[in-house]
Parts: sequence; C-alpha cells; structure tokens
Amino acid sequence: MRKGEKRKQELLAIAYRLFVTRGYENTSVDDIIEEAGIAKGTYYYYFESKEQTLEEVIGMMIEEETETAKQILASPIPVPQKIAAIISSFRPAPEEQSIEGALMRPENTLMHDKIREKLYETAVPILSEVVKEGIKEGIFSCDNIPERVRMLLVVSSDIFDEGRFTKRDIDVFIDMTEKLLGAEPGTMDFVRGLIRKQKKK
Amino acid sequence: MRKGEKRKQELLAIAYRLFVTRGYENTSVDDIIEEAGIAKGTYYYYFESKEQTLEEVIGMMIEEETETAKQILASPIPVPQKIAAIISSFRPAPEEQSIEGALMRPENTLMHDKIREKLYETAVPILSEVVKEGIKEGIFSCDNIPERVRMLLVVSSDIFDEGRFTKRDIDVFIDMTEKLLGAEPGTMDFVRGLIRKQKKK
DNA sequence: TGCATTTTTCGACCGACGGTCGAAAAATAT
DNA sequence: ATATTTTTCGACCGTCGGTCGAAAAATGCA
Repeated sequence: MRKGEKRKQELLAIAYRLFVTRGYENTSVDDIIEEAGIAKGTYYYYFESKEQTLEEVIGMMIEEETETAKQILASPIPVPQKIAAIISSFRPAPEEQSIEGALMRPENTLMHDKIREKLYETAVPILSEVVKEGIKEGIFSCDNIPERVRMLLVVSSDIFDEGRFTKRDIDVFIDMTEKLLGAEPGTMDFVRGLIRKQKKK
Repeated sequence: MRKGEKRKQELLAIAYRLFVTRGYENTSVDDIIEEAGIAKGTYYYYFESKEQTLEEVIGMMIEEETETAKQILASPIPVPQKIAAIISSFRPAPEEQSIEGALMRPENTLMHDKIREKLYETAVPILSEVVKEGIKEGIFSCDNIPERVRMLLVVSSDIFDEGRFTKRDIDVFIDMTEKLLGAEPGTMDFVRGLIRKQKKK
C-alpha cells in the first residue's frame, strides 16, 4: 500500500513531462509505460484511463500555481502589481511554453482547454479578492467583479498563451484592464515594463 | 470529372451533418462512408485525411456566415446594431448549438478551436470596418481597432458559445464593449433586448 | 516459520480507428 | 473497338486506448 503511492507519483511525473514536452495527443500510454519500465496492466492498475491521468496531471500543475498566487495575494505589494503578478503566475512557465519544441499548441487543444477551464475556476476567486482590495483602497471601482475578472483572464489567455503578441495588444489589454476595473488611466502602465521581448508574429 | 465533384459535395454534406450532430471526434470515417454507401478507398480518393475534411467543412460554414456578415455590413441599419448583428451572425445556429444532443462541446475541442480561429480571421476585418464607420459618425472613439475587435470576439465566444450565461455577464459585456470602443454609456443597451432566455448555469 | 490473503505486476489480446494500395470497373477520349 | 483516364472497391496495416486472468510480491496472521 505504500509502494503503490510511489509508483503513482512516478507515473504522474513521467506523464507530466511527456504531456508538456510532446503534448497530450502525441503521447501514447505505451510511451509512458516504456519510460517507466512497466507493463500496460500496471499502468491501468493506477489509472482508469489516459484522460484521467491528464486530469491528475493538470490538477498538480494548477495546485502549484494556486499556491504561488495565494502568496502573492497575501503579500504587501501594491494592488495593481498583485493583479499583474497573479495573472502571469498562472501562465505556463517559459520552459514549458515555447522555449523548446514543447507545445502548448497547436494540436494540444484538449489539454490546453482543460487547463484553461480549471485555471479560471481557481484564479477568478483569487483575483476577485485583489480587485475588492483595490476597491476598498479607492483605486478600482466596479461591480460584477468575478465576471470582469474572468473576461480579463479570457483575453489574457488569448493574447499571451501562444507567446506571440504585438505592442498594440499590450496597449489595448492595459486600456481594457483599467476600464473594466474602473481605474485611473495609467494605473496599469507599469505592466509594459514587465513584458519581455516577444515575437510579433 | 463532373461526377467527382458531386461525390465530394455529397461527402462534405454528410460529414458536415455528422460532425455537427455527433461531434468530430465521435464521427469515424467508417460512419461517413457507411452513410454514403461507398468504400474506404473512395473516401480517400476525395480527401487526404479526416482532418482535411474537417477543414473543408469548416470552410463551408464560415463562408456562409461571412456572406451574412457582409450583407449586414452593407445594410443601412445603425452602427451599434450592425455590431451586434454581425457578432451574433457568427455564432453557431441554435439547431447546431444546443437544441439537441448536438455538441459544440464538450469533447469537440478540436473542431471548436478551429472554427474560432477561422472565425476571428474573417470576422475581425469586417467588424473593424463597422467600427471605423462608427468612428466617422462620432459614435465611437478608439485606436488599435482590430485588436479591440478581436478581444470583443474572444470574450463573446467565451460567454456565448456554450449557451450558458447570466444577466451579469451581459451587463459586463455591454459595459466592456462600450468602453473598449469609446462609446457613450448606454449605446449598446439595446443588446439586452436581443438576448433570448438563457440558462443561468 | 508456514500459510492465507491482499496488493501489485505482467503481457497477450481486443476492438476501433485512420489510413494505404493494387487492381478492378466505369467513364471518356481517339 | 481500343486506349486512357477517372472512379470505386475492400482487404489489409500499424497504432492506439483499454481489458483480463493469472502470476508474483508483499503483507497479515497462527
């Protein structure tokens, strides 16, 4: 009963690496068991299906990111910086995202979507807290906070997930953020400084 | 050479119906050829792959919708109404969307994503024209129009594609649209009247 | 220690799937 | 009537996710 847990963690780690580097669809169960040096039956002793494995892998990823986000929430930095930091804490790490053939796209639709879904689920409440904080400070002013926060996340996914965006995208995103949250123009300008050089397409 | 075209159109029609009602992933090539009453080889005489078939099916869909959208663009209705009409012309028709087990979701990620991608590609330029028109009329005021339009589409996809949204979502969406385009508050209020009763989740 | 029970591992096997191919049949040109 | 091109056929292939009964380890118990 103890050995089992180790096995599962080991398999999860392998699956995670493979899914992230080659993509979910391009990773077969046979790939996983070959790397683990086990038989098919053993794999299915620990997982109901390949998809359930994906679910658990995603669970792990989000858990880590949620941890980071909560720390940021509790930290004493200014509210606008918190927003930016939390949003970017939920983006795929550079090593996972584009650095190498690692594909968060284009054929990894399924994985990508499941991640997004779960991410919204956990990120919206946290970011909503920050926005409330901002409202108390008088720096933001808006209603329907969770809905607004979600839209922010949806747009930032579209812009940033694939790594290719232009200066104009950033300008509009900043403008939109300020207006959605009812902040003074310029409040989110500092974001521009955080963006690393990106390909324009 | 004439007969061939008919065949292909026939296959395309069958594939379209099957993809839309059962979903792409849940439709096998065998399903298609069985319904068409032909052999596997014949299918692959007309299509390179199942995915290419999907590509062509999507092309057909978007083409129709683009037609509608362009007519709206050229029609003499007020600019804000044009915006709303064009955006909704690009949404899946009710029959295709939720009416019956027909699934635009949840496992149809691939199809859904390809549709979205192609939709942005064609809808952004058209909507940008409308926004420019609005700016000329003095009803809108903004820069970076294509980027703003895309964000509008991205958000509306997220909200409307699955058919389940709340009144709050609508409120925020309207507010966001007005602010993104630099319109007077209330300019897009009429949209509320266009929304049919929806499930709240 | 020996035996029973539970946990873990194994790999042959399965059905479904997307796709290939050589050759027959149908249509068309000469 | 014959030659050529277009269309159709279906057996066959490799891969994939998943199943299953039985063997092998590990553990509980006397």
